Amino acid sequence: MGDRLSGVNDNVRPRLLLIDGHSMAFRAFFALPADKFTTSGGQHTNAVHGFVSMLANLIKNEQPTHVAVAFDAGSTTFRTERFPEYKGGRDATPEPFKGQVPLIREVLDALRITHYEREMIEADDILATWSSEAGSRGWEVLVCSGDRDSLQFVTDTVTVLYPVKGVSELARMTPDAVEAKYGVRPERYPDLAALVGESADNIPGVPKVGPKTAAKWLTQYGDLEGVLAHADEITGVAGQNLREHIDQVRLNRELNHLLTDLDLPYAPEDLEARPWDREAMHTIFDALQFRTLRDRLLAMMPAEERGDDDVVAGPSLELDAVAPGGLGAWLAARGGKHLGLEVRGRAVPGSGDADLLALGDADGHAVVVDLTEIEPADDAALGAWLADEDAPKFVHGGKARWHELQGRGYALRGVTLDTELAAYLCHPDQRTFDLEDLTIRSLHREIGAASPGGTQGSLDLDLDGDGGELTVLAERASILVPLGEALADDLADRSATKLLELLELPLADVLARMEDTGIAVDVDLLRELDAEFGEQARHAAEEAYAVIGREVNLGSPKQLQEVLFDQLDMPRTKKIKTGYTTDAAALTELFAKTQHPFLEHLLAHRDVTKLRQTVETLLRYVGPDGRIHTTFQQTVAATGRLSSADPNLQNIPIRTAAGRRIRRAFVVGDGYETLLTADYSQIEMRIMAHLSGDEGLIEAFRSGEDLHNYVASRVFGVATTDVSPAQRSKIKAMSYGLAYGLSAFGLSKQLGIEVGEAQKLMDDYFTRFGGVRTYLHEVVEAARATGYTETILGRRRYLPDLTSDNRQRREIAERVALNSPIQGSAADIIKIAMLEVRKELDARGLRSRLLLQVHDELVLEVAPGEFEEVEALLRAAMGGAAKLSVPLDVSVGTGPNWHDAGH
DNA sequence: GCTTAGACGTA
DNA sequence: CGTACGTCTAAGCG
Repeated sequence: MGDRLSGVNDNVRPRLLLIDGHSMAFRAFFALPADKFTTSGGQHTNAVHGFVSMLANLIKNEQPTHVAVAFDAGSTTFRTERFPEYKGGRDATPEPFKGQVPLIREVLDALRITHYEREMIEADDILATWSSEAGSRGWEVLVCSGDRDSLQFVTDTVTVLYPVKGVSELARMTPDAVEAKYGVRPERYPDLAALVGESADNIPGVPKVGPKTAAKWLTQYGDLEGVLAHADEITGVAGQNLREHIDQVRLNRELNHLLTDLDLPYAPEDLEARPWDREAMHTIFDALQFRTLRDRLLAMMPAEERGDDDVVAGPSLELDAVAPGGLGAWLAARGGKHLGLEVRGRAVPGSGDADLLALGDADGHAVVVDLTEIEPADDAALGAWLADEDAPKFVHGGKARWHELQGRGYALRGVTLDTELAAYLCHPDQRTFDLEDLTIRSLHREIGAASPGGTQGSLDLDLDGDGGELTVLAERASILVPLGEALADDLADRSATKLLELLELPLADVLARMEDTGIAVDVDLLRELDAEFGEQARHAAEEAYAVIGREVNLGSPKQLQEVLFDQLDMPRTKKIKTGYTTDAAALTELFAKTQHPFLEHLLAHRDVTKLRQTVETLLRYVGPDGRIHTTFQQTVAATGRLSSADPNLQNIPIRTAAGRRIRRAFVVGDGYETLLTADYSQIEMRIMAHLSGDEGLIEAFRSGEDLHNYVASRVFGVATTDVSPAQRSKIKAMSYGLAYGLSAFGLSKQLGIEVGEAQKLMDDYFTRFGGVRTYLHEVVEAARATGYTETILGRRRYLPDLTSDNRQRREIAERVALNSPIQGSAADIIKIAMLEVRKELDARGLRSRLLLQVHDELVLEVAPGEFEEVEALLRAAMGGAAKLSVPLDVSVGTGPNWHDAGH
């Protein structure tokens, strides 16, 4: 443990840092823009950020041996009781500030810094007491406070750090500095303040007496008592005012006297700085989304402290020099035990490549292989090991490794643990799962720190000529073994082991193959569409310009706002950060009100440029094989869904006729007969029926009737044959909204009806399908109790905000809690189905293959002559993926392109 | 060159 | 004041 944070070294004079928590946090709050410091969940963090940043600077620059923070406990204190106007007239604490103080306390806890507050007492009194106690021990004391009253306890050994500008610049208030600024010694400062008053605390001073006059008097008569004793001698208006305000001045002096004799539960010795709690730091900084600040603090920790006291030092890394041809022996020596596998390369589906590969074992032995100049014997040994289902491997992001190795001609099998997938299952809401971060979090170790010889120093010999990349890669491979074991424990604690081993891990392989296969596109058709949409966009733009008499950038919301609300002075739409929205819903409403032709052209332009943009993005991604290879992201969606990126093939238009033309460009590839799509109909409603056990809803699905018709007939009390289209669509909107936590307000907005009518619709709905309401309530309450929701496969999502004091955050969490089990269970089911489809296709030796997954839909490419068998196995796999209390209905379509294969 | 906001496509 | 995503452009930052 380093001296800095280890507390008293007998030879070193203790240095105590004391901080007025509220006053500094409040300064930070006003110094930093609230909108720039907000988590994705909407929690303001500007005060926390400013405070912690200041704290980090202080610790770094001042190197205190002891640290403590005092907070104000509430608005009533012994001072307000004595003088009710004290600190009166202040504006209410701003809403965005509240709630940040508990977060600051959490950070302090993680840093193991003592913080204290007491009813009726102000932070300054606590600091004054500690300061006085420490001063009497001969310690050096630094007091960080934005309250000028603290200047009274400045001495030769007690310095006040007073914020000048924000919280980044602190003035060192020594006795000389106080005298230079106020003209009196620190011990006389409260006398001066009593005369001058303090507007911030609503303490009136003597009129016409400012710091200069007060200092002059105090110098002349010694102290406040002297001044008051000679009040009669002072001439002029100021003297007259003083005589009239003597009582107020005495009261002021009484109020600004800070207590130094409190009986506190912590003596200065108890405030010794302690090693930080890394785990807690990660937790709170993750929640606050402070990445840089966390890194800054971590960097400040002495190297010896890196591992904390409860952490065993990691085994040193031994990079084995394996002679050409010796890789097989190296592997054999590992005796079939699991190894960490890392690869360097490009993980691009369909055109990946790998140049370096590293293997690491549990004993800290590692080997790095240059794949570009590998010996045939090593190549064979490595290829066999990689492809061996029974040679266990730990990887991080195995699907990407699969693509890299595939590009070099290696098959990858036998992955028994993927640290990225494991971490995702443990923390599905986390945005990234960098190996470096996981290592710090789970093992309290840092990659790069344990390299042989230490790669930290700039003087290291770069023997491999690779900037240390080889050793880092070897270290990454090595760390996978202990990291994998740690995560396996974590998974077991969360009952997620099977989810990894039986679902996500095998699915990664299925996805890798789908990505590698890609989907064929008709490039000529895409180019045609590009040109056509481009022409239509030009036309719409010209028409729009003609209407307003000038050319603006129709793609700029800012410029559009000028046109709509300044130039054309249209009714204002919904407020957004930058003014008023120009989104499609608002523009459509504006058009209904104004019939202004500009809006028509603008909307047409929007539609067609969006389509064109989609087409152009697709064209950019067509590979040399004439196919588009998306990447399915398996660790992104917190509910357990997949997402698709580079390009996103899960948001190809389907709702409009023009949009559907794009789907025609996704075609069956050479050597295949047709595309086949299969989708689950109303899977989320079926899951809702199953999970809620609502008899009415279950019967609706078993009846074989059209779901929305059936539900509408029950809600409106008419025969299924008499349900009007309007009734059906209302019910449809209501049913789908339920799973999202839709409110009567939201429903009314969507249907364009009164809130009262929407409320009645909801009431009628729940009269008939009460089990649904009960279920939705229970889901939220259960999640509040356990801290997480669960899908049918036990996939969890943690929702700490369910118990938040912040209503908005809490309500968002409640809607998430409603939706996650439903959306997540649907994701579970289709994932099971994909595994089954793949298994059956392989088992039967069929050439047909999975291409895409779009949440409730699978797209396959069917080889000649296999259609009937594939359709049957697909229906069986999808329909049998889960045993629910309602049937899983699958509808299948086929055709030469995605549009025609759809339904 | 980077990030953010607004907009909009899908389930 | 309905969930889950990805990606484009414009605009502001350095």
